[in-house]
Amino acid sequence: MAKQMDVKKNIRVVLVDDHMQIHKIIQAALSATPDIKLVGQGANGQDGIDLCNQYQPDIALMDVVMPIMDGIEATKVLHERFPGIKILVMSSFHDHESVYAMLRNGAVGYLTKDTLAQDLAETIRATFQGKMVFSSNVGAQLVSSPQPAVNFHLTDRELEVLVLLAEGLTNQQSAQKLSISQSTLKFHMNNIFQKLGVQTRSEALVLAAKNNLI
Amino acid sequence: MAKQMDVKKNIRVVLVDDHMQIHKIIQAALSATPDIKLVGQGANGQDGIDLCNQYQPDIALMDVVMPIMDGIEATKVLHERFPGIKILVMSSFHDHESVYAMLRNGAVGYLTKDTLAQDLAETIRATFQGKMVFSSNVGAQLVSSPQPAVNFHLTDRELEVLVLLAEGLTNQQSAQKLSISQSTLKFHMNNIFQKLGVQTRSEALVLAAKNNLI
DNA sequence: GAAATACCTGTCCAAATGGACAGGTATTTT
DNA sequence: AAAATACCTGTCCATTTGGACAGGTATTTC
Repeated sequence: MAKQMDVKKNIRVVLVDDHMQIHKIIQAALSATPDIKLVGQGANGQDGIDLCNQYQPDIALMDVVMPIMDGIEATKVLHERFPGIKILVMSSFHDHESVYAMLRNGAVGYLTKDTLAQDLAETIRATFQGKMVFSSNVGAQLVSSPQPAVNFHLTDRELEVLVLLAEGLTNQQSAQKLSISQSTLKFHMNNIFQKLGVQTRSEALVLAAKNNLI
Repeated sequence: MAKQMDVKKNIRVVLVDDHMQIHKIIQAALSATPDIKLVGQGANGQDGIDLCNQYQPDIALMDVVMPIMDGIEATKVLHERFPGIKILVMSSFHDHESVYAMLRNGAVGYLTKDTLAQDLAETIRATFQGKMVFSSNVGAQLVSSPQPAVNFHLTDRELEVLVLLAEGLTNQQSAQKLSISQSTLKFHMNNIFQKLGVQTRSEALVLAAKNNLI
C-alpha cells in the first residue's frame, strides 16, 4: 500500500539530450526534488524511444537537435506508440517552425535551455497535471501572427500589384493607383503567375493569402 | 531584512471574476499555500484595473466574460499600464478566438475553470517564473490549425463552389464538376458575394482564404 | 561592355466574368 | 397553407481577363 502510494506520487522522467552539460544541470535540478525521479537518460531520439519503452515514464524531456534521430521525429514516434507519455521539449532554438513541428507531433510544452535551471520542477509538475507550459519567449512565437513562409521572390512592385488586386480592384483601377498602364500591370501579373506557379488570378490570390503575403 | 525576504518570496495575486463560486474555490485553493497571497478581489474588469493600480500584484487572475468591462478589454488596459503584472486567464470558454484575443492583449496563460482546482498554485508559480501555462484543452486550440472564425452562413453548396474557384477553376469548369449549369454557378457566386459582403471574386477568395474557409 | 534584373508600354483578340433581369422546384418551418 | 430556405435555370450584354505577340529604359552585376 505504501509502495503503491509512492508509485503514484513520484513523477518519473526520462531525459533525452546529446549534451553532457544539460544532463548535469537537470540531474542537479531534480536531485533536490523528492517527488520527481529521473529514471532514464539518453543521448538521441532512438535512445529516447528505447528508454520510454523500457521505463514507461510520465514525462520525456526531449532535445530537438540530436544525432541519429532528432527530437521532432522521436516525438512523433513516441506520441504514437506511448500517447500517455508527456513530451516536454527543451531547445536552444525557439523559432516558430520547430516549435510548431514539435507541438503538432505531440509535445505538450516547450522550454528554452536558458530558462531550464529555474524551476524545472514546477514545470514538470504542471506538465504532469496536464498543463501545457512554454517558456515565455517561445509562447510569444505562438501568439505572434505567422510570417510568410516563402515570399516567392516577388519584387516590391509585384507585391504592390498583388495587394491591390486582393482588395478587389480591377487591372485598370490598380494600374491607375500605381500610375502605370494596364499593359504594365498585366506584365506584372504574368510575372506573378510565373513565380507563384499558378495559371489564374484566383489561384494567385488564394496562395498569397494563405502565405500571408497579402 | 526578514520582512524584505518575505516580500520577495510571496507571490501577490489579484483575482477578478464575477462569480462568487470561483472566488470561494480560489480562496480555498490558495489558503493552503503560504507563498501565494491573494491581495485583492474584484468582480469585473474595472475593479481589476483599480485593484492592480492599488496593490501592484505579481499576477492577475482574470475571467473573460464579466459585466461592465470584460477580461479582454481589461487585459489590454492592464498590459499597457502595468506591463509587469502577469495576467493569467481563467475561463469556461476556450474557443480559439477568445484565447487568441487574450494572448494578443498580453495574457501569459489560459486556464479553463474545470481544471482550476487542480494545482492552481503550481500554475501560478510557473507563471510567476515567466512561463506561459495553458490548460491542455486550451493548448490544443493553439496547436490545431485555426478553424474558421466565421462561416458567413454559407451553405454547403456555396462552400463547394468557393473551394473549386479557389483551385483556379473557371465558372464553366466548376459548374461541370458540380453537374450544374453556369447560370446556377453564377447564382451561387452572387449569393457568396452578398454573404461575404464583397463585390468581386478576388475579394471573396482572399477573404475566404484568410478565414480558413478554403 | 555584356548580361541580368526590374520595370515600363503597346496592339489584338478569344474567353471569362458578373450584373440585371425573369423564372422554376423541393424541403422545412411556422 | 404560407413563408422561408436552398437549390436550380435561362438570356442578354458590357466589362474584364489573360495570352501572344513585339518593343522600350534604368540600374546593377560580372
